[in-house]
Order: sequence, then C-alpha cells, then structure tokens
Amino acid sequence: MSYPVKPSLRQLSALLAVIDTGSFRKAGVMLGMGQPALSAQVGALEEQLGVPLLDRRSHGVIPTAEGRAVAALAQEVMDAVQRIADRGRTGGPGAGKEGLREVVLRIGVSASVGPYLLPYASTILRQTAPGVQLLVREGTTDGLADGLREGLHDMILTQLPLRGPGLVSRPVFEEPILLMMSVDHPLATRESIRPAMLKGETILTLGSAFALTRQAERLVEDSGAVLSNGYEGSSMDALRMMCAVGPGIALAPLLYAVSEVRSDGRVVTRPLVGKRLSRTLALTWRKTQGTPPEASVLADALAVAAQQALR
Amino acid sequence: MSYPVKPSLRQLSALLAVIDTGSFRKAGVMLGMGQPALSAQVGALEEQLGVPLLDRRSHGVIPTAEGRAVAALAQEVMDAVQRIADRGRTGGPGAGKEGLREVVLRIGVSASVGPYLLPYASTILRQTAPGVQLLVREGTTDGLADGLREGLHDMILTQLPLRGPGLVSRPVFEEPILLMMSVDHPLATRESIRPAMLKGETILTLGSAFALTRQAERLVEDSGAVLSNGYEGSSMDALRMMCAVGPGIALAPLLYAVSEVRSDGRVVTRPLVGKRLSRTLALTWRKTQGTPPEASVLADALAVAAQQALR
DNA sequence: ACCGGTGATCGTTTTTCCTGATCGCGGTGC
DNA sequence: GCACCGCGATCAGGAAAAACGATCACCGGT
Repeated sequence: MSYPVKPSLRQLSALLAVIDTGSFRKAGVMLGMGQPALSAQVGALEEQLGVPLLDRRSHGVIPTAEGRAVAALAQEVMDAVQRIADRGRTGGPGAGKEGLREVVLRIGVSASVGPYLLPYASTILRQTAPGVQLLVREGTTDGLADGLREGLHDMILTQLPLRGPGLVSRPVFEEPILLMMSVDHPLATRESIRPAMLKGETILTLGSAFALTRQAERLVEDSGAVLSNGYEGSSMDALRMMCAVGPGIALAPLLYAVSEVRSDGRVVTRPLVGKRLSRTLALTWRKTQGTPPEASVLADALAVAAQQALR
Repeated sequence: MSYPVKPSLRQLSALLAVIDTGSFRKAGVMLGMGQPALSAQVGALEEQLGVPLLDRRSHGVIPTAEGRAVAALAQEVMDAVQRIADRGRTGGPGAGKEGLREVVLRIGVSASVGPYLLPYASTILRQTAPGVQLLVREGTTDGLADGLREGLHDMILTQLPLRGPGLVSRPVFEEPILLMMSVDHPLATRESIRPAMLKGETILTLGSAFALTRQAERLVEDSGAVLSNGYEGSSMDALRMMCAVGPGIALAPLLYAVSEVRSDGRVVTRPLVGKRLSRTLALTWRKTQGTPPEASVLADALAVAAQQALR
C-alpha cells in the first residue's frame, strides 16, 4: 500500500508527447521510439498515480481533466530540467566569455584591499561576465585561508604567501607599500625615505592575524625601528587615525593610500627607497576544486580594477 | 559534438543528496544505494554539463559555485516532480472526497438549464470539492454531444436521449416542463391545462438543434397544436419575450420558470395535466474515458442545486 | 608509521527499457 | 454488409542502464 514512487522523466516526456501529438504512434516518431514503449511508460505513470490520464479512443487519444493537470505540471518539470541542461558548456543564450554561467561567486578578501579594489572589480565584472555575481566577505589572511578550506569561500584574494597546503594561487598584481605618517612627523618633509632613517621610529600595526603586520615586523628587523602593538585594529582606517594623532609610522598599501590618504590632510604617504616594499596579491582556491572557470575573468577584472583605482 | 542530453532524475537526486550530506557514503545510505552508484551518477552529470560540480576533498565533498547553482535548479525539478506524485490516490493534503485532485473540469451544458442551475452547483462544489474548478460552456444538445466526442468537454449536462453511440450517461434528475404564455392569453386564466385545449394554439420553439424543440414537436403531434418555427432563438429568454408580446405558447423547464418567469409579470406558466411533460437531465461522458472521479460529486451537487433552485 | 575513512574504479549481476510481432477493436470504403 | 486500415494493448526476447561488491589510491589524524 506504499506509493512513494516518483514519476520518471521518461514517463513525463512520454505523456507530454502523446498529448501534444494526440497519438501514441506520432509521439513515438517524435521521441524516436516505438509505440509499445510509450504505451508502457504512460501506462506505468497512470498506475502509479492511480488515475487515468488519457482517453484512448479508436483514432487517437485525448487527455482527461487529470491528464491536462498532470501535463501542465510535467511541462514545468521538463522546463526546469532544460534549464539545467542549458548550463552545459555549449550553454544557451547569454554565454558571456567561454560560456560563463550564472553563479554566485563567494570570494573572501583581505580587509586591507577589499574596500578599495572590489567595488571597481565588481563593476568591471558586470560587463565582462554579467552572469557572475560576487558575494564578498572580508577577513584576515589566515582566517580567509581557513574559511577557504572549510568551503566558506570559493576563492580568496589575499597577499602571498599563504599558510598551509592544499591551495593553489594565481598572482594578480604586485602592490607597492608606502609609509604613512602624520603631516607633523619629522620625516614628512622628505620626499622619500631610506631604511636607515627609520631607526628608533615607532611602527604601528593592525592585529597580528593580518599579513601586513608580518611585513611590518620584517621591516622593523631590517631597519632598527620599534614595533608598537598596543592597539589591534581591524581596518586600515583605524591605522590611519593612529598615525594622524600620534608620532607613529604605518605601512599603507598603494591602493589604500590613493583611495583614502589623499583626501585626509592630516596624514601623508612617502615611498621607501633602497629597499623593495610591496606585497603580491593573489587569487587562491582549493587544489582539489580545480581551477574555477571564473578565475580567469575575475583575475583580469581585478588587474584592470587596480589600474583604474590608481588613475 | 552533440550535447542535447538531458540530466536524469537519478543524477539530480544523487547530486542533491551528496551536497546535503556532504558525503557520497552518507548520501548512499539516505537514498538506499551504494557509494559507487552515486559516484557514477554525479560523474555522468558533471561530464554532461562539462563542469565540475563537487570539490572532492579527503574527507567529504563541497559543492563548487556551479554545483550550488545546479543544485538549486535541481531542487526545483524535484519539487515539481513531487507535486505530480502528490496527485496520486493517496494524495497529499486537501484531499476532499476520496482524494479529489485539483483539476479544471470542462463541462458543456444546455442553454436551457445552464444559467439557472450551474451557479448553484458551482457554489456547492466549492465546498464539497474545493479542488474542482468548473469551466462551463453552453451549447445545443447535439452540439454538446459532438463537442464531447471531439474532446472539447470532459462531461456534458443535457437532457436524454442523446444521439449517437460511445457515450454513457448518468441521470441526475427529472425536470417537469411547464407551458409558458402571456398573461393576456386566453388559457392563462386556467390553473392547469389539458392537452385537448391546445388544439389550434401556436407553439413557439428555439432552434431545431435544441432538444426542447423536439419535445415541442411531439406535443404538437399529440395535441393538434401548430408549430411556429419563424424565429430560431438561442436562449430561453428569447422565447419568453416572444411569449410576452405574442399569442404563442412555449415550453419552459421548471427551473427556468422558477428563476425567470416569476419575476416577469408579462408571462405566466401553467402545468399540463393528463400527459406527462418532463425531461430527464443527465451527466454524460465518453465511454472510452471511463467514469471520471468527479462525476459522482458533480452529480450530487447538481441534484442538490436543483432542490435549492426550486426552494 | 600506522590506521580509519574518503571517493574512484572495475567486473558482474540485476533491473529497466526498448523492439518487433501480434491481437482486438472501431471506423471507413467499396 | 463485408473487407480494410489504423489505432492502442499485449507479450516475449534482447539490449542498455544501473546497481552491487570488492578493491585501490589518497589524505589526515593518531
């Protein structure tokens, strides 16, 4: 007495074809199969539902009221299935670049680059890959890597290097890093700063989970400056405010400097000469996942967005 | 290079189960099948679409962006299929009487009874069988029978007898037929009329395709009245107007008389005594169709509606 | 370094499904 | 009135699909 059996696609398409053509034999030609096969499929469907769906007359068939209702639902099923089939590589209309499909890309991004780059990238993507919708989440470099492994993100945009195995990265661009300080700072009068001048200066950082902080630690070792870790901020703006009111110096990625520092008269940025100070931003995903089809267009969009942001 | 292959229900349910459980093996338990089978189904789906849908990791799987998108569409498919399965005889919620399903019943009805009975029946049906929606079309008795054979109607409500084979009827009720005439007519002074009084009187009729017309012809033969076929009307109201302004007599089914004649002071109805004058209204459908599940409730509703209309 | 758990793969068995021939039934033509 | 088509249902046989069971390679945790 148990009827948890679901109709099969064969049964549904058989029913639709028979009703459309009004004949089992014509429907057989349409579907490329014989009349007995269709008869069996429709018969099985009727038995499963326990209701006659077709009125078999001497010449041709006519759907019953139930048959019409079921056929309408069956058409919904076939449409939904077709929508999936259209996502194939020779996919239907609106295949942007190499047939990019409509997806929600969940990408994680460092807080020190996200707000200043992704709005541009998102705009570019809307044109080059209209089907791809970005869902952006910010985080620290290590946190993003963990989230990526756990499946929280599809890809992450962070600086290299990344901790742990199992990930594959594709560098997007290299971003110079400037020194940020108050306009009242003695070094602010210089156009550029050499490492030796930093001896004794205080270097401000964000929380220890930020990769930018590790870069600051390295700079401290090389230059004889001292590290201040009294305030663990979580945004570049917090760092900027500390620079504005105190004597400290902080590292500011170029994109952030262009976007925010220029409009704030209280702080200035100066390049460090004599020692390369920069970070490599890379798009990263799980090795097991394989290269996502969207990685290419996204990387391109990010590169273009960086150029736009610097203009 | 042809990819018109559609995903199968097995493939879609396999994908959904694997994503839901995050594991091929757990999904296998859920679907009551082995892990290799699921692996093959999902693998085939990925190959058909040409896109990886799952990120196979060492412990468990995670859907890719494509996988999430396809899974959402697959869920639509499964829901639509479930909607069909729920129409089974042990159907889902809202199974009124013996599990009547949501259908559009196309019923044809004689113009001489439809307007005066079906509004009541429709109201009753809304309570006894909420899922059944009536789509009523009027026509002549013969036209309705032809339309029924051609599949234009699911059932028809007409008077018996019906021309031609292949139909099966279920009588619903017997409706007395009255004589309708102007209040100025000499016979209007009588409470009841015997057939002999009709000698020489003019009997008005609708078009020849109406079964009521044939009944009038029979009355003419038996009583010595004369038939007037100068005006081929298509509604009972046309017949009433002719009675109101002229000397003719017409046949009026009881339901019509109760509904319309009482409120029109220009005409009256009188019973014919000494000779049975009535018609049998029956619900009819194609023999090949089998008795529709809704026939029973519909016939009951019509019978009740008739009593209501006569009250 | 071992061990437990994962998904992929292979050969075999089971199930499903399609074909081809045939039957009975109605309607159509001569 | 009778033979003739055309329709769908039915049956037996074979082909295709799908499942199983066993096994393998891989990775992470102990």
